[in-house]
Amino acid sequence: MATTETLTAERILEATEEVLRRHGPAKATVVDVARALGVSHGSVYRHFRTKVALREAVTKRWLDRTTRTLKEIAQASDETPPQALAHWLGALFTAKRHKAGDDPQLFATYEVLLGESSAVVEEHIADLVDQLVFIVKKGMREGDFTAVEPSTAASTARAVFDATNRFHDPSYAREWEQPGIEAEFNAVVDLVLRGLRA
Amino acid sequence: MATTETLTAERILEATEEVLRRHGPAKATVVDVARALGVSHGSVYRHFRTKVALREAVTKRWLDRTTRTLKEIAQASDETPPQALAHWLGALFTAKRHKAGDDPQLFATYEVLLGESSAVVEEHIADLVDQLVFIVKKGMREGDFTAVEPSTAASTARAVFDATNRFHDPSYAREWEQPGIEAEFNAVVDLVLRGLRA
DNA sequence: CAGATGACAGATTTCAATATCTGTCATCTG
DNA sequence: CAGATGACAGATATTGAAATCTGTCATCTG
Repeated sequence: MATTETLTAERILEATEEVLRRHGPAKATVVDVARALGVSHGSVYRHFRTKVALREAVTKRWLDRTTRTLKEIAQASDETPPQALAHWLGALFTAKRHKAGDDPQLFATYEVLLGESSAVVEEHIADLVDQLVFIVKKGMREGDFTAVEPSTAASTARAVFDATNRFHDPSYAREWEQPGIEAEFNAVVDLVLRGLRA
Repeated sequence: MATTETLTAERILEATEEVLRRHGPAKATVVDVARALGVSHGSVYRHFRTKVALREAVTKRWLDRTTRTLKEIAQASDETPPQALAHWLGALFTAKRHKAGDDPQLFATYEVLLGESSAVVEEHIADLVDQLVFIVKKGMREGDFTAVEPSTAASTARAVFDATNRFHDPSYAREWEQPGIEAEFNAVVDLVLRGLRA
């Protein structure tokens, strides 16, 4: 079980994910993580100041996986801004929906973690909204989108994010399984896109 | 404590609200309610089959108070549909925000109750969406709003409701206290209204 | 001497015994 | 006899003692 590799933050994070997957959020302890790595729990504390910090790091990693994929869509230049926006929102919804649907057990674990790590979640949201700002700005520059006072690209992007809340906030994950959800998602996206258009 | 009045469902509901206010959702028992009324708990069970049914009735009453006020706004004929829609959404937000802000303790209690009574909540949501359908239909009839295929008044109303989720779903109540929230609400309402306009 | 260890104090969780509650119903009472 | 009662069985919650965990740090080791 204990490898000879050096103990890195990365290896600890991987082991923590595994322990979370196995034991769930309530019973995953730092001692378990240390045991999984074949080291003493004191060694884990050399890399992460507290259990909370360790869990936050795991949560951040998990969220960043989604963020990275979306960034490519936001920055791709082969789509018009309205297309890119619809594409991006659809990709966000799909990504979240898969995370929730493919392994509900693990998703439930991360839901608990998300509830604990409000700062990490806020950063993640800020990150996503920034990507929206990028698309909205491009759309305004190219004349696809208009903003009426007192809207700015930032406030508009935030409004788009807020308006699609039900389709990316994990607390609605249960509703994402229901049949009509695709249509409801499309209706909101259409409404938003029409609202943005010049 | 025990009055001579007859024991009615209404009196039981009032007593239950009081017990919930005093003890909170976790510790409010049927025995407590009976005690508050000066009767045996068997008598309470004559009016409500189960504790769950009693709690659902209390929840429904609480939700219906909001619904009733909004219905007047939806059906008033002294406003154009866009005005009525903005008015209605604002009133919904304000009502919920006050419920949450004025007595956070009690609101937390009702949040628990809402989580328990999914059927009641669904009915309440259906009720609100119906009111939106009324406004949207009027707007389409009068030419203020357009719907492009495959939208219907129903799907559009639902989209409006979904898009404003963050401003009426109680799970976001904490965010309603933050400073920029009014502006964010207005940005979403503006976006939605622009999306609906012909 | 950088990095790992494990003993330790205080905080938190677990577990099993005990108490309370839910829902029913035979019995009572005005 | 309509409506209230309270004893009761099974389910759920509370409690407090024991076990485990978190975070620190003096000590050890390659």
